[in-house]
Amino acid sequence: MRLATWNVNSINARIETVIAWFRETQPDVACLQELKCVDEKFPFEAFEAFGYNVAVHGQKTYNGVALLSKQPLEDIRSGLPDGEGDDHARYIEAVVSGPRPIRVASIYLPNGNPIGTPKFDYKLAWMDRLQRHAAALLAYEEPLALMGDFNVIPEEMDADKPQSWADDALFQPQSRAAFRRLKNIGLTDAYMQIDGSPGGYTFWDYQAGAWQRNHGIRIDHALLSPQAADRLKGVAIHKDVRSWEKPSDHVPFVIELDL
DNA sequence: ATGGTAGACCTTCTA
Repeated sequence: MRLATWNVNSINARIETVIAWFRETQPDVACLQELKCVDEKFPFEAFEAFGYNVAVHGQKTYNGVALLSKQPLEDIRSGLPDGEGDDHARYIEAVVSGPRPIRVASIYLPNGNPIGTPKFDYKLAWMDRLQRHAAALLAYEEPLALMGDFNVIPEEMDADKPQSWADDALFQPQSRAAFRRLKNIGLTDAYMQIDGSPGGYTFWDYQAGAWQRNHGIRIDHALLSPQAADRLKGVAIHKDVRSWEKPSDHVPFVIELDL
C-alpha cells in the first residue's frame, strides 16, 4: 500500500501538476496540505475521475488539508481536539477501510514564524495538542500514519545550510524538542527507519535560487504507530517533481506499507 | 548586505 504526503501550495493553482503526478504514482492514499480553498472550491471531479474518495477540511486563502483514498474513508474527523478559538484548517484524519484498516492523518503544522510572536506560541501549543491526540490514537494499538508538513527540521542533517535556519521557527530548539516528544510517545519517523541518509530534503524555497543551489530542508514527515512501522517496506522522496513546470515548493514523500 | 518568489486577492498576508 502506497501512502503519500504533499504540500501542494494551492490545489487549484497546482491541479495539472498534481494530476500528472497522480497518474504517474497512483498512490492508494494521499494526504494534501495548503489547499488554500474552501471545501466547495476543491476540484473533487479531477480526483473522483481516478476513483478516489475525498475528504476535505478547507479554508479560504490559507491552510486547508485533504485525504484521498482508493478505498472508502470512514470515521472522518476534522480538526484537533481542544480547538475552541482555533479556526485554522490544519488537520483531518480518517480510517482507510480494507482487510487491514489504517488510520491516516493529513497534517499542516503551523509555520510559527516569526519567533517571539504569538505565531510561535501557537505553533508550540498546536504541537502539544497534536501530541495529546496522537497519544489517544496510539492507545487503539492499530496501524496509524500521521503524515504531513510538520514545519520542523528535526536535525542538522535535515538542512543543507543549518546555520541559515538558526533564527527560524522550523529549527528552534523548542520546535525540535516538541517534535522529539511527539515521536517519543511511540511513533517512528518512516524516513529515518528505512533510509536516514542526509540530504533527503522535501522543501526548497522559491526564493534566492534555493532549488538550484540545493538549499533544501526535510520538513514533510510520516510518523507511524508500531503496528504500521512493523509493516514499513520503503520510503521515497519524489525530488524530481521540484523541477517540473509550475512546481510546489514541497515535493511528495511516499511510504510503502505491507498492508 | 537582509537580497529573492509564489499564491490568494485587493493591499497586504503567509510562507
